[in-house]
Amino acid sequence: MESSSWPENLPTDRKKAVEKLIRGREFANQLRDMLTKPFQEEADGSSVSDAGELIVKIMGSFTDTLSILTCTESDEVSQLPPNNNHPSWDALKSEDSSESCKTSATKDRRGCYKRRKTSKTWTKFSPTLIDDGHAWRKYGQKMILNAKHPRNYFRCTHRFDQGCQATKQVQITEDEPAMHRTTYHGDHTCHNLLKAPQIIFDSTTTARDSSILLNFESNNPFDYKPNDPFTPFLLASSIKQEQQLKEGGTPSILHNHHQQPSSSSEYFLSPELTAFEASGPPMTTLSAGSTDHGDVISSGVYSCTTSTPSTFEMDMMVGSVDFDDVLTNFEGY
DNA sequence: CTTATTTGACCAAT
DNA sequence: ATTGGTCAAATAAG
Repeated sequence: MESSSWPENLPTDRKKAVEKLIRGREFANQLRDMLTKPFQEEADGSSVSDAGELIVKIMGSFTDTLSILTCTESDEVSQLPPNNNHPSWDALKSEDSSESCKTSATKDRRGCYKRRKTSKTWTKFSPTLIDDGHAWRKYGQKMILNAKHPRNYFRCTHRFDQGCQATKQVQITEDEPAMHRTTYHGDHTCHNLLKAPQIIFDSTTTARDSSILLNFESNNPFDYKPNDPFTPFLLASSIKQEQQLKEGGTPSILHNHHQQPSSSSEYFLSPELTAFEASGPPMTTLSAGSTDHGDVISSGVYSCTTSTPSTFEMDMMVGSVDFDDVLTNFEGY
């Protein structure tokens, strides 16, 4: 049950989720149209309430999808990033950390702990190492049964000075191409985000030429506020790199309607969009494959970076409204 | 010096 | 008994 079941067990509920999202996309498109030509609509005075309705529908779509996905996920692993209800580690501590059996100063009390079962977990895949902007400290490495690569264990550097209990495990999968599977346990309660998260390209990967990067303004990919209807978010699904495109057949899945990086403009994900670097506000980057069903990501400006034409499978559309009320709309197959 | 990583031992769960 | 997660001494890096 450990490594194999997800990510690709996709029950019929997934269809429902996709349908919900498609509807949400339609509503989002309507809203976009409404916002891009606000003056005509405003004449008849109906646009404001219409927009409000659309927002409600869009949010409902996302909410429904989230509940479908979270209810049908494996009970052991939620693929959702941390929720808004911060667990407040003090509460968790009292519950599960009878690990503090350091009472006796007996010399060798190593490994005296209880496995924490209560913290939420989620998993990300990426073809490369991802620096998520947090300071991690490696505390273990273990060969795992039937796995070619060892599993690496990290805890937050600020476990002791701030009591931050976040941990993660990183393991290279057997897949072809090899993916880095990162499983996060628990929220960060520290406030020491070092830098904008970024991709680390390791030399062993060739994914550099055809990776998709999603850049968004937030410093922290997990700092969204799901309960605030006006906090935009983006629901990302498997954005999978499908294959290299045979030369000549540039896939115009989508077109970029905008050319220059500007923090509040309209972008469409497009494989041939040339890279623009994260100048200006700190941006978060996600690589293709690092998002998964149910991932909720804070919104902002997104870009697609490919230096080689590629085709991508995006089996779910994603959409979002950013803080400037500019619609960011991704589409895909 | 301080701080981070490596690595075998230890422990809980299975 | 086996496996996975953690600890902590030894070691490396800064």
